[in-house]
Amino acid sequence: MDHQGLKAFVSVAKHSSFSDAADQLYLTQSAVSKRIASLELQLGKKLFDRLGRTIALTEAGIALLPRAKQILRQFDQASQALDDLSGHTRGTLRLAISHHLGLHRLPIKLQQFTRTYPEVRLDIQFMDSEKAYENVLSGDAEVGVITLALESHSNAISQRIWQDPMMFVCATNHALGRLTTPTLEDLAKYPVILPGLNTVTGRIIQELFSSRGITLTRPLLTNYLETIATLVGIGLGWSVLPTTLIKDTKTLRVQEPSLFRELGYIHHRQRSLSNAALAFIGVLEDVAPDKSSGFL
Amino acid sequence: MDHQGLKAFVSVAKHSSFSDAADQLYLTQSAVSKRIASLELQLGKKLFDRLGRTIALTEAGIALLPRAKQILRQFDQASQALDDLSGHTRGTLRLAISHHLGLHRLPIKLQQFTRTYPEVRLDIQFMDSEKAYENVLSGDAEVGVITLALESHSNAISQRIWQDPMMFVCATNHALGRLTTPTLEDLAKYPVILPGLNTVTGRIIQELFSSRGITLTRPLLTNYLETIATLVGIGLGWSVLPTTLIKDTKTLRVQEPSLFRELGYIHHRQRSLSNAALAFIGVLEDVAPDKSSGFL
DNA sequence: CCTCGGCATGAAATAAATTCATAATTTTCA
DNA sequence: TGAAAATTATGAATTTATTTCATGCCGAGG
Repeated sequence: MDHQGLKAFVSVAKHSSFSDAADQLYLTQSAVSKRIASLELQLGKKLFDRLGRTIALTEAGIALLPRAKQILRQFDQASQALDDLSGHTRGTLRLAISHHLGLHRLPIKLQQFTRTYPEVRLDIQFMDSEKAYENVLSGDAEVGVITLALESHSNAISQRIWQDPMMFVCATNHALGRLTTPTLEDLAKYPVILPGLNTVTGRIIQELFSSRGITLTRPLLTNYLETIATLVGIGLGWSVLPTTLIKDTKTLRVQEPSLFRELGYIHHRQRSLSNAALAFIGVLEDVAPDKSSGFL
Repeated sequence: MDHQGLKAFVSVAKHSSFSDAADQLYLTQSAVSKRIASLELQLGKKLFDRLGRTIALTEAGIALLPRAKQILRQFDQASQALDDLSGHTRGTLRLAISHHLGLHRLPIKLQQFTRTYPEVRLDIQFMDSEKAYENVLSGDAEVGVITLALESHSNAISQRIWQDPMMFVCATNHALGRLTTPTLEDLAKYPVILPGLNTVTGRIIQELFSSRGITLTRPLLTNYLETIATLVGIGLGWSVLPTTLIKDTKTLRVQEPSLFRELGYIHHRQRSLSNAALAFIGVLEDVAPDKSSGFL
């Protein structure tokens, strides 16, 4: 039972397939097959039942899987710890990034980061902010770059980086465009396209209306702001969009305190940040990371 | 960084000597030296300071040592855990049990099983035999206890445990009761209540009649034998019932080779059985499970 | 200063892992 | 039902990694 054997085992279990695991590990199917066979021989137990075209973990496999994962994690942690020891910034940094930020605010930061810290391997997963939040709390990602929640979980530290002002928009030829200063009541008469209530952005907008006692009739809900921008552009309704997304649409001069949402990063409160994570945060904040600050 | 590398590292650290570590590991000093060198190369850090005649852990070595020990411990624990699997019978056993068997043959066996193997959590689903058969084939259940099909699917291993003789029965005051030895033709003249053709029991009975070229006119079909027993009891028709279900009804002395069905268990041919499943089968067969028999 | 104990290193030998080709088997689809 | 596709297993050849052997290097101690 060695490192490689366990890696093969976990990968096969994850994909339920020797061949797919082989692809992931950049090995041939044959090699994976033999790694598993050798592991099974050493342990004296079958780890997978080969059921024709599919495979399933045996009882022994089920027992081994969590342990194998833990061992592999500890290998990573050990080598990460040694990297961090040197003050050098290297290793792998796992980021959970919201689709919107990945598209609009992060490219420049990521470019800057990889230029400054070429030795850090970035492992970026794009997902919506809510999922990213969970990933950071569960430790699947070290840092999340997301739309910040209105109130944050006690185990997460969140830090604002950008303020994202949002404007009321409609299609250039939309009836609302003829009003000089439309009111919320005016808006409520027309079809609206909004982010779902499971998103922070959606909640901000809907709270504005409900605080005035205005009900939006059957808003069309879509989670991706980019989609909303497109739908608004073709006249399906009005919406509220971050200014970065406004183009080919008309901005409405609504007499309201300006709406905005906060974008930034989060990380786990108890988990110590790797040097790579500290450096990344430094880049986000456009400040050189303070290497003496510890966190080790 | 692999298993062997860490073993060498820990051993060298323990002995403060490459040569002594080599002796302990049954390797040459040269091999140990290279294992450490390779580890140091991978980690990008020296782990030992070579101070003339002695060596000392570097800062990196100090950081790695407890982690390395822990990883090695976990390797041991994992393989220990798998070894334990073969001795202990625990975990969860998923059973698919036919309603009829769950009611009539299994309670005593289940009681016996839980007494003998209190550490096994039973997850029992009651369903009809046909569904149970599917569940076992799909892997939803590990073992099924059912009325055995007349011919079994090639992916299922079935084993008879009980033979369930069946008798022709009618209500105590039924007209058929006045015949001393009624024939099948006699029976066919009266209303009949039978299990559906989608059940094994139903097929056994209906095949007997059709093999003699006798048609049963519009049998009342019900899937649950218990229901049939009740309906027969109140005189709605005659039927064929397992002897275990006969009470408050009259048994007919039909001159036919005795009808019976086979009850037993099935499991998937390719799927390896857990210890719990092996133990359960042992209880069914009233034999101590043979722990040395393998199936691993 | 010479020798001994201990680690490093290059070359050769050995062992291990990987690939390639192909078998065996199952599933899918026409 | 039968051919095609997909999937794991396996034997042989190849490549890669590890170990040994022989020897070098270096500091400690007589």
